[in-house]
Amino acid sequence: MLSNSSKYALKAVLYLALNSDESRKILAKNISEPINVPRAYIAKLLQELSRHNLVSSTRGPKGGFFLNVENRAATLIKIVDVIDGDHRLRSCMLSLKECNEDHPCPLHGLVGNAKSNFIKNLEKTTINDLAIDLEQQKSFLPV
Amino acid sequence: MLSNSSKYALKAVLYLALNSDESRKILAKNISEPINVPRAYIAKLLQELSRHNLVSSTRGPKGGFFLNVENRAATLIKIVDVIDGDHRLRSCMLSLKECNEDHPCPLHGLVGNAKSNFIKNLEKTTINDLAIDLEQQKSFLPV
DNA sequence: TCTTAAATATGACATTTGTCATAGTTTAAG
DNA sequence: CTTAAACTATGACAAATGTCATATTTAAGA
Repeated sequence: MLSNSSKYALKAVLYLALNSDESRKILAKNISEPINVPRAYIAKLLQELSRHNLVSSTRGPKGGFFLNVENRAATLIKIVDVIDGDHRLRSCMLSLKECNEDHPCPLHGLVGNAKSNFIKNLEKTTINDLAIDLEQQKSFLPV
Repeated sequence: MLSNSSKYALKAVLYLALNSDESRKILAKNISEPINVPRAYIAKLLQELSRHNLVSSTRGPKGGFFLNVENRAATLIKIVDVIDGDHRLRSCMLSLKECNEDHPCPLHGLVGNAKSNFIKNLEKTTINDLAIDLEQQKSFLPV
């Protein structure tokens, strides 16, 4: 449903949401360890997100990654679409070209509206929303 | 969520459910075309299913693949588990080790019980159930 | 201005998944 | 009992995904 890469990306962004701001930038190598993702790999993903303005960064001494207000207001779906493309998440359970409510594939009913609900949630939930949940211990990230 | 392989396997088994029985066996190469999956690839998947008694086969002249009564009563989850293993489908949205209702990952709420419902449906729906849907045109398989 | 610390770009490498071909084995039929 | 038709086993190859290393660019501070 989600690739490993977008899972990693989401974890990294959430970590930044909790621990960074413009005056508290974080090095790629210092994100890698707490979210348990290889250093060079998470760097690559963050670069991709940075190119799409989903995370902020500055280079040079005192540089690093962080989330600004705009980044925090972005919805989760943007991260997934940048990393996975928009097809993976939305294709039918049997990858049929023509599968919809009126012309469902055999598995369609088994999934019900579960999947479209999930996508809608990704579309309306922001990074900030999830960060608040984490801060209030309504959800948990570690290992 | 499901690998390509298990999608193919499901399509092949459904095709057999609709078009085969002990006296109407079907050659691997004659399954390949209607479900639009490469011949040698579907053969390999059917062999795996055959080894696990999820499809029936006989070799030699007049041989081929077919579904017996027992095969038709098997639930969908068995096919998915044989092809994908049992981890892929059941792992958490962020692949966290410890993620459950009491200790949810940040995405847990976005999926809700959608996923567990889907799995339950796979566990209780049989090949035969889906075949009936198809025959009654409640669902559709082709391209 | 020079040095150094950091992101960035690029691309090599590994692993997994998906695809295909070949040779071997079984069995019905004559 | 021979032949040929089919599945079966094995493994090679390709593509996608995931992992890592190196060289380049940028910017802060002395």
